[in-house]
Amino acid sequence: MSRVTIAEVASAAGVSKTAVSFAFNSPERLGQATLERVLGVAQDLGYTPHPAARALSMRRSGTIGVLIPQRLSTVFANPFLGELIQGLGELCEEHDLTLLLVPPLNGSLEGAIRQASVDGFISLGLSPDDSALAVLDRIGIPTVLIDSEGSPAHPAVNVDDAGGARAAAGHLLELGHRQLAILVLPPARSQVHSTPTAVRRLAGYRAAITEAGVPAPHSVIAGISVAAGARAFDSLPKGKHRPTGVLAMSDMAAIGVVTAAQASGLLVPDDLSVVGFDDVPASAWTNPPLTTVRQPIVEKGRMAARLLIQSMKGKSVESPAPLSTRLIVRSSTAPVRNLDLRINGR
Amino acid sequence: MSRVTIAEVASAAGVSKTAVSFAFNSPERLGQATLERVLGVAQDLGYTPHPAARALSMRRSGTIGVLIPQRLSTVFANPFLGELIQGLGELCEEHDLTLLLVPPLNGSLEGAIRQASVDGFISLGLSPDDSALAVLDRIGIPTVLIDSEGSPAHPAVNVDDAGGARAAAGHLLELGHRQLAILVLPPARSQVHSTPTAVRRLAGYRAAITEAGVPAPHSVIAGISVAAGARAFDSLPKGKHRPTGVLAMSDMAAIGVVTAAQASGLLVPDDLSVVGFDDVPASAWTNPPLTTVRQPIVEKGRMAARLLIQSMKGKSVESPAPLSTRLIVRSSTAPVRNLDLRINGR
DNA sequence: GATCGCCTGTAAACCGTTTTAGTAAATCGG
DNA sequence: CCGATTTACTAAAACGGTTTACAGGCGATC
Repeated sequence: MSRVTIAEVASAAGVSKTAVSFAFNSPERLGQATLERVLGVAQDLGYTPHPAARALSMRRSGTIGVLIPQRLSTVFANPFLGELIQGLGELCEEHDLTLLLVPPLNGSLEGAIRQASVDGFISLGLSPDDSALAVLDRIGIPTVLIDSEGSPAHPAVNVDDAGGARAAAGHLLELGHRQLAILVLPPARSQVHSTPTAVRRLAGYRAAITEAGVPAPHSVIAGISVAAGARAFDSLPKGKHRPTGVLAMSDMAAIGVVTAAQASGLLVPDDLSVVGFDDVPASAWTNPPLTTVRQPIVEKGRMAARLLIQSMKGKSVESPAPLSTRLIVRSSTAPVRNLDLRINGR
Repeated sequence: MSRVTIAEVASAAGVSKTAVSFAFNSPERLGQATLERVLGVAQDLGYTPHPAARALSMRRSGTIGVLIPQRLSTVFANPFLGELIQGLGELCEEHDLTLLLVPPLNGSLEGAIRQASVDGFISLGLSPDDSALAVLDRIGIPTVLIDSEGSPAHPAVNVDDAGGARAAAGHLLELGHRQLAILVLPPARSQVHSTPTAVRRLAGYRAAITEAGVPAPHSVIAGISVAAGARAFDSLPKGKHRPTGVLAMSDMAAIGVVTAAQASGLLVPDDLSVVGFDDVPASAWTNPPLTTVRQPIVEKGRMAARLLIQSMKGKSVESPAPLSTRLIVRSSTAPVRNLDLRINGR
């Protein structure tokens, strides 16, 4: 019933535990004959080293943790995380690492961190003042941040959120839109602070809009799911103050407003222009294909994993320059149509 | 530099290691005064129990492993896994478990299994004769299979693949299609065997087609990515023997076919009908929205996790009845148009 | 022929927890 | 006031590996 231990193999083969350990980890330290005998006995008994024991003894577990600030049951509704993991996965494969997903355990990310037996952490979208970061510091475990403010202690991988947002807003403004709405990302964990990403994107949108001398946009918080985007559309002003363009901070939310708008009888992009953020693959197949800001998600994952692995080897690493973003114009945006709306602008 | 151990806390607080352990795990066994003192000292020192040591001692790690037969860098290209994890995640949250992703380590799933410190495994799409299953048996770790043949040893969660496939093929046949193509799922790991899922779906397609007395379909292997689907379309016969209907075993492959067909000047569904499998959320937003077979992916994950957790508690569990599948007719399928093709049928 | 070094193999310490078995003091019933 | 519980705490033994330090045998070297 219980699993086979190294001691049982040792006694069955008539050698010491050390010999068995050597057989697997330093075969060259054993004679040909004993090596084969030990390996044979181990095989017959179905011996497998206990991973926790091994991790304790070797001070390394062979896994890296991904700190997720949201619940597992919702976070994968956005393809973002899946794509990021593709990037992380590439490096993990190279280095024989597995990936542990660490979401909050009954609301507490700190508790989850303690429980996780990992050699390093990659954290997603944490505010710089999140208490989880303090815990990571205490433990002194290598950590790389994604979509956060970097600090001397922890390198951070970021993209040019503000620039991308500015380009998105600029695009709508060029098309003549004057009444805009912004779909803001919800705060990640604490109710009080938005994620650094949301802050930067919002700043980009706002900067472009105020520079153009256009009235302040209507903004509404929307989760990263399609359903949340649809709800956000429903809560937008109707009639005279109806926005003609919406800037969403995620593609999923953008798709939600597109479908909700279509369901309410509006045409996209004729009656309403929508631009997303991220450029997840699905954005290219939607109806209409989505205009959005591309960020290199997979590359972001690769880079974070690369830095973390460096850091786990003891080397000190710096935050790299933000990766660049780019506006991808597809078919969910068009020149503003309704003339009487346009004359309200300047 | 190094992390704080229980012994350091004990000596700093002037008590035994046992007392410190009690302070955290059985506070009622300590006097009020010492409890507070120990907790205070631990807090000051920033003590956190070593997860591997804890796992070794308690014989439980608080994580469950997801055995993935493909590389991490590609498997998330299909939303299937993300959705499944949503279901698993719900149960994990309830039971304070984290999720370890276990892909093959340099080609070997067996090696990855050994390295993983988990309390149970959920395995995806393994053939009944995969050697990884043998390893799981040796270790004697609770395991639940998804999309595999169940065995007395391991319960399996499945859906009615054959029925769904039959419905999909029947739908195309009813629409008058007589020249069909099938996009087969690639084998998961070994080059020789297909996954049980692929086998069952293929059987369903074939049964419906031969019962209708229609010529055998052209079949081509296509990965689960959009790009693979597009390549598959390109390899289909052109001209006179061009299929008018395609049965894909995944939505991503179906989307690939649709986009490739559109790029080559064909109209979907007018010139080509396409039906997918899975009904991932994105299928509803594509252009055109995809006709597909819905399987309850999230529920599949929930059920598998529920069974595994039962099994980890020592209860014995049975394979549940296959979950039902349902054809969702959207707009990627239409009656066959080209008359001169139809007269070749009977 | 003694010395050196290499080749095999082992005993014991160590990794950092939890848990079992037990002890001394305090409390209790009678 | 005495034996039986209860309370508060501890020493030591797991848990299952790896690693360090060392020992015996044997051929080569001088």
